[in-house]
Amino acid sequence: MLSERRLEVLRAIVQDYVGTEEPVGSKALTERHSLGVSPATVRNDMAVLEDEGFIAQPHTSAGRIPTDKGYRLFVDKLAGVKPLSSPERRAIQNFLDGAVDLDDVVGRTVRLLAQLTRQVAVVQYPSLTRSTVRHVELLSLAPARLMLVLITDTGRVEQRMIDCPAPFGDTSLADLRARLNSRVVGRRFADVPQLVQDLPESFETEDRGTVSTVLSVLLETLVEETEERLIIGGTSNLTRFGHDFPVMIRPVLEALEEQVVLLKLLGEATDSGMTVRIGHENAHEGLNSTSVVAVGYGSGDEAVAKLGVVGPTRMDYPGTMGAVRAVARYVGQILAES
Amino acid sequence: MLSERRLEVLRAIVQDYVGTEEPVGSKALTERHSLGVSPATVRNDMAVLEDEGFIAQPHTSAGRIPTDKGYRLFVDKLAGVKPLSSPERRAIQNFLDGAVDLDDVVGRTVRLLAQLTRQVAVVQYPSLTRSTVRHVELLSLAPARLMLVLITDTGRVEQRMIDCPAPFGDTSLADLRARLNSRVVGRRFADVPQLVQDLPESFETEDRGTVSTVLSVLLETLVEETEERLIIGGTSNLTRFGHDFPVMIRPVLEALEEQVVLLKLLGEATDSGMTVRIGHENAHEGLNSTSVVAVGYGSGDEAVAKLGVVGPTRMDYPGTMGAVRAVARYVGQILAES
DNA sequence: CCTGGCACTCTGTGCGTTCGAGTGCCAGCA
DNA sequence: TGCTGGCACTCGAACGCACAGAGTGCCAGG
Repeated sequence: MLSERRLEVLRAIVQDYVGTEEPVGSKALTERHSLGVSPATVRNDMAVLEDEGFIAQPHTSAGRIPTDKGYRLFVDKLAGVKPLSSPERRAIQNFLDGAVDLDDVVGRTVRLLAQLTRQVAVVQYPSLTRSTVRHVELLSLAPARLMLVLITDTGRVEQRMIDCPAPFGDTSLADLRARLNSRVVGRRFADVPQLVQDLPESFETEDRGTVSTVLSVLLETLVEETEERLIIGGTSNLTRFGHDFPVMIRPVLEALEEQVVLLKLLGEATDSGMTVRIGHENAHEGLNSTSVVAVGYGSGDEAVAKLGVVGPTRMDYPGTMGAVRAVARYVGQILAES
Repeated sequence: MLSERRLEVLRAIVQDYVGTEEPVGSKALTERHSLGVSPATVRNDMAVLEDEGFIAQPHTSAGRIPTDKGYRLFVDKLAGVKPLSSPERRAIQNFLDGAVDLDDVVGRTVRLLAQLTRQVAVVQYPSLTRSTVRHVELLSLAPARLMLVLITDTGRVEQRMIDCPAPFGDTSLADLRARLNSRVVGRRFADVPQLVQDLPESFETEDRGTVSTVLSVLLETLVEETEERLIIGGTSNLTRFGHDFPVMIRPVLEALEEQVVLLKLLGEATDSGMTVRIGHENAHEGLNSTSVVAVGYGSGDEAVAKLGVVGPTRMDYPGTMGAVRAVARYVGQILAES
């Protein structure tokens, strides 16, 4: 196990490197932090830290920079989550309070998060499978054409067109609408399939085809949309990556364009609590020099989706984690109110 | 006016520069194009073209590169629109045909366009004000809470929550729904305000407040959403910008994040036909080194929205214009079918 | 176990040289 | 008048080289 002072040295290295973006040497360290020891001692400590793989030097005769493993130790043991200042908290609240609908909430959130952390923000739309049904609506657009509208407790709305096998009367429609709603309103989307399973049987033979069609579209929608939507923002912050940003930015931009990659990224985050993935801990190769800070958010106790930021491994972890957590909480509140 | 040969020289310069990304000299020009004259003659022509402001040299003793004005002349007089190859056409059709709803169509379009042109693609959602109403739905979520759902002929759906001043009976609701639809279905959104103006008067006093509220939310939605939505893709293609991409990418990414800027950009495009804005012709400063190729698309003859690409001024104009035009046509077809 | 001292190793930078692509200009020719 | 070959000139990119400075590892001494 590393001694107290060596951990302190690692912390100092991380802090300085994050601040200056330059390899940090033993002399500079003792000058900027009151460690109470001489540069020579720090050098010895550094040699140990390097042997253990927490820091590395880009070239001989250069200072040290933290490795992924070093950042990991820093995040796990050395750094807390920095709470936001109260002006920042107020700014968040003001910024989010004006939202008029779910799209707006999500849009504002992603902009806010990007601005607050000066990094790329990713926000997932509230998941369908974890939400509950607020209302199911069926509209008749033409004799044999229906529109299905699904409304969730988080305000999300999905719609689908349905071509019916046979014309469907207005009374049958009202009937189906009423029965559907009485069964599923207030229930979780995940439970819907079983809840509606036997519905067709209770209808007249001539209508059963249409009812089945409607139900299959409904179930399809649930499955399709489990493949969640998400939105990203603040990509211009990628230019803040550091001097080697021209090399780094390409794969990162490509990764960000693949929704699948991002969803997996957020999905890997544990359900509760904040997850930090550092550098090579990210499965996707293009993100090997980035860190991802993600957390779940939701209207109640349970997370309905996740949000987070993507930035260089050399990032201000305490500050970023603080901002991400705070934003997630406020968004949860907003969703609970609506 | 420039002689035929000088125009030919300009065309050759543009083509070579777009291909090689390097300033092109007189010798290389005569070797790669059969102009039938010697380098010395070409040099004289170049001097003239430079005097006229069509080309410039980055440094003395370097080759020439086209200026914005040079590209403008090239696009207006020298270049046609290059039709796509038939495999490309088939690819477009295959790619777009699988779309299930409007979101999907737009999403696929933006990916397709980015891939085809290898540039940043921008696609605007079909405008509300230019669309017609397919259906208006009112749902009662709670005694004094309604949801308004607007459906357009292009398949776009908008919804809004409404808090009523007083409880609103089911019969009143059905009544309002019916009257609303009978007045506005099939009409253009732009005409809706006048069409519903006198609706509250025909209701019982106790319901008038709610009816007015509903109408004001409806009108509000129309206004708000006139500020159109759009989606972008292919930002990783920005890394293809050229050797000075690290400098250029920042302002471009920032501009792309501002929906307002993009909307203005597309808005400037003339209603019919393709618009090309080159370099400094773009009002927004961050886009001074990019060109924008945009065109309207729609389900019928009339454009309901625009789409286009943003790329370096040094782009393959004929090819890009061909791809943009082709994609717009196919999207129009898809929308007309749905 | 810490410290000061010392030799060593690199990288980054500035400077001068060379090389070559490209130009402008001019005299000659059709 | 317009095109061509020739020629001197310019200037940026590439290369080599020396040097300063930051940082290291190691060692002997407290």
